Parts: sequence; structure tokens; C-alpha cells
Amino acid sequence: MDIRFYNTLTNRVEPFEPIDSDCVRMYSCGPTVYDFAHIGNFRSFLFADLVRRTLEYFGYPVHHVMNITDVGHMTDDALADGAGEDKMAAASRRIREDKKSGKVPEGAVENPDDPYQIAQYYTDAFLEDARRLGLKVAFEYEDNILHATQNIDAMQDMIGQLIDNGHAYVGPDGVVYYSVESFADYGQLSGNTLDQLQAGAGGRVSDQDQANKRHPADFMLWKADPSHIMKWDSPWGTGYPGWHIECSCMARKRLGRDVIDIHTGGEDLIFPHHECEIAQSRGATGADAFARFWMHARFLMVEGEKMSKRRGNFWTVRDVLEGRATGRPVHPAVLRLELIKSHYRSNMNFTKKGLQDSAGIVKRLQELRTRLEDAAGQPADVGPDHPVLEAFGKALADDLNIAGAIGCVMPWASGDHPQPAESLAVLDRINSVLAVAPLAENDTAGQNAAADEPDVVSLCAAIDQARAQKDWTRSDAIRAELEAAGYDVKTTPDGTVAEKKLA
RNA sequence: GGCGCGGUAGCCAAGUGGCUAAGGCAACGGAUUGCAAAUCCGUCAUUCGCGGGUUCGAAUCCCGCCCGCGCCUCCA
Repeated sequence: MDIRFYNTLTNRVEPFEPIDSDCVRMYSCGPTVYDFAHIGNFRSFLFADLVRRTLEYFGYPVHHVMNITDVGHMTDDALADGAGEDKMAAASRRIREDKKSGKVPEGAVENPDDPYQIAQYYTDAFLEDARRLGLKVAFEYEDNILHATQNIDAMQDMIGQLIDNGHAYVGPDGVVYYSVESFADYGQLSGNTLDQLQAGAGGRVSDQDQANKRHPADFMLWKADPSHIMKWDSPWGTGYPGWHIECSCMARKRLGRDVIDIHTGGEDLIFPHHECEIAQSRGATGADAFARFWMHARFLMVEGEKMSKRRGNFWTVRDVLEGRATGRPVHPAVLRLELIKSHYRSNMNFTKKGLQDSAGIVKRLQELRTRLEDAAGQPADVGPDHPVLEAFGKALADDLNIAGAIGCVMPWASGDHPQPAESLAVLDRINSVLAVAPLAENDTAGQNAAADEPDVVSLCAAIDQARAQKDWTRSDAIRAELEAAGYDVKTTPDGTVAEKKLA
């Protein structure tokens, strides 16, 4: 199968081939761990997961690496280049408050002044969210999810190489800057040129910092700052690394190549983050590429608007799963499907109604699985030439046409399955990509019934009893009670059953 | 100002030159039901942001315009 992906580097859909046949090497920009991850973060992470699973579907081994940014970068909008408040300090303040209000469990962060404890707290939360949503790489922590703070040496090595190669210099302020003019291809990824880049168009650079640079677009590699919360000794003074360097280093170190196959991230990372990564990596290695394919996911909207804390439509994964976003708990498989089901290069509109739609699909696939397992037990062998798998794969191979792929599955799922063992094998193959029926490897969190859940079995029995006595008022009242508690109630030949709604 | 992505039914969304414009959700009609739910059967875009052009033939190619979104040193 000819796999084709859109490559931001060339603005074209191109056939994908790994550089080395042994495996596909891909790197994804991961989360910062100063707060809980939101659904927009996960749209991007799950997009990377879909790329990975699609490649695996076609038989490629994939080595997927993701970073955890935990070095404590700066928050301030107005003063970039390492000014403003340290994000770790902001997180520390928030955790202190959350401890008081009981939002942070007892003993979770013993010392809110210890940035490593804060980072670990939010890293654990991220991994839990990621595993619940079926992000495969999260099950490979810590092998393939790397902490920036554990790779400072590699960053310093690369900064040294860049200085030696003439791509970096120490400014009059003692900060190590990358010289964008030393790298002819700077701007190739984003389509910018140094002439066209309007210095300070984002309104986040200060004249004072700019004065220390040779070119306004030069960016920081290392900043000596003994007052920074997280700091390390270096040849350029005790301080901390710039926020682009970690990815260049960790990709090279963990994937073991100067040139990798695929690099993913959110569209906002195209410039400056990925542009700078390319400049750093190629400046250090001398190779003519860093990643062959650059793939970016478009932003997520919420109910047609930009997601922002100010609008009140800013949702973390936990907010959605635990029901704070929609008023009802959402099954992780439903959120996963909702976040992967529209094309990655279009804006995704996250809506309550979309979640309902996704819940319907998840439910149908899970019911199909139950039906097939009851009928067949074990899956049979099935080749990739099965018509449904062929159509499913063809859609995915076409720049991840996920809606088309799902469109191939649903009519098949609704149809008759005279050979359940074969159908089960087909479903398994499909689910190796979708990962919604059943969800991922294990979803242990959130499965425990809450104490205030109704006693479903006895309420259903009460409905049957009332119906047997033709006490319709009573049976309808109990049914209404169950529905209000988030259950679908249905009448079957074996009596009334209630199932928890998935969203 | 520069660079890039997109606009198909009430909603999500395939289709990128040629059979009647996939699929899902919702809605509606019917079967079923004490009533529902679930299930099953059926209906649901003469038209693809707008206007031109190319062509035997355009949602698809070309030109112009309108609208939405992102980036241009916090950011998925």
C-alpha cells in the first residue's frame, strides 16, 4: 500500500517511505507538565498516535518518542526570551492553593516548592490521561517518553557543537543565541524568510533583548540565570536551556539518527519551535534534513469558538471524562474517538453533540465485539485483502482519511456476520488503529463504581415487578430515575436491563 | 504586510474530471411496545461558499471574490 502524508516542509501530499527499512522513527512534541493537559493538547497527541497506529497497521515497526517538558520555562507574554514568571513557580503557587482546597490528594506533592515533585505530579496525571485515551507511547514510559531535565548534558553538547560550527554565539548579555543568518534554510518549514518575518509581530519581544542579538530572529539556546528555579551548571554559566533545544537533542539521542522519518506537533509549533529545531539539528549534524516528514494537527475549537479559559470553554481531559464539561461522565473511548475522528488538517469542532455521535459509534462497535465473541470465541486468521480492511487501509493511507475509514467500517458493522470468527479478526485489525472497542490495553482508572451510583440490578427488577402488575406509573417512575442517573434502559426478553451511557 | 490550511445536508463528514454526491448522528413515516428505549424497514443534498471560465461532461481543473482558522519569539 502506498502511504501518502501531507508534509508541511513541502506543502504537498507525498508518498511515505522510511529511511531505514528496519523501522519508522518518529518524534512527537509532548506536553509541558506545569498543569493538567487539555483536550486540545490531546487532539495533537492522539493525531500522532493515529499516525503511529496507521504505520503499524501496514506492518511497519515504529519507534515513537515523545518528550516531557519539565525545565520550567517562562510564562510572560510581553517579555519573551526568558523573562516573566517561571511556569514552575506559577504551578507551585497553584498546587499550594489546590492542596488547601483538597483538589490535590493528600501526600501527592509533599513539597510544592520542589519543581521535580510538581513535574512528577503532572507527568503522572498526563500518563494516566494518555493511557486512558489509548495513547500507545504512554505505555512505553520511560523508555520512549523522555524528560528534558534528564537530558541537559545532551543539550549542552549540542549547544557546544553549534558554537563550534559557527551557528551560535554568546551575546553581550552572556546568553547563547542561535544565529539564524548562519543557517541558509531558516524559514523553509514555515515559509517565512528572514526579510518577511516581521520582527515582534507577535508583540512578545522586548527591545532590550533584541539589542543583544545579531538578528532579531536569533533565539536563545542557553541563558545563565542563577535565580531560575531549575538550573544547571554549564560552560556558559549556571542557568537553563532554551525551549527548542530539548527536542533536537532527545530525538537524536533516543532515535539514534541525525535524520528521522516523521516529526509531529500542533500547528502552532511550526513556527518558531520546529523551525528552530531544524536549524539546531541540522546546524549540529550537518545533515540536509532533520525530519523527512513534518506533520501538524490543526487546532481544536469548542462549540465553534476558540478554546480559552476566559470564554469558560477550556476543558482538560479530566473535565470531560469526569463530566464537568458536559454534565455527564464520558467514557474514554468516546473522547478518544471524538478527538481523532475528523481530519487532522482541518479545524476540529469539539461539541457536546459530537460526543453523543461518537458514543453511538463506540457503542455499536463494542456491541458488535460482544456479539462476535459470543458467537465465535476466538478470531480466525484474516488477511489484509479482506474487502473491509482493504477499504479501511486505503482511506488511512490517503493522508489519514479517518472519516473515510470509519465510513467503510460502519455499514459492515451493521450488516450480517455469517462468519463471526472472521469478522472478529477484522474488528481486531480495525481496532488496532481506532482503539475504541475495547479501548487500548487497559482502562483501569475510573472504572470503579462511585458510591452514589444507583443499585441498577434491583431497580431493573423493580421495573419488571411493577410491569408484571401493570403498575405503569411506578415502572415509568423508576425508569425515569435511572435515565436521570445516566443509564439507557431497555426491555429485553430476559427482562429490563440498564446500561451506563457512554457520554 | 508575509506564510499556510479550509468552506459539501440541521450536525460530523467521504468523494478531487464521468455510473443515481459514501457513511454516521439527528429528524420524519412504519413495524414492535402499556408507553418508551433498543431493534428492524423506509424517507431525507437535482446540488457541493459566491461569480465567471475550460470541457461532450466540473463539488472536482483555471481565474476572481467572499467567509472561517492558524502562525510571524507563551502555546498542541
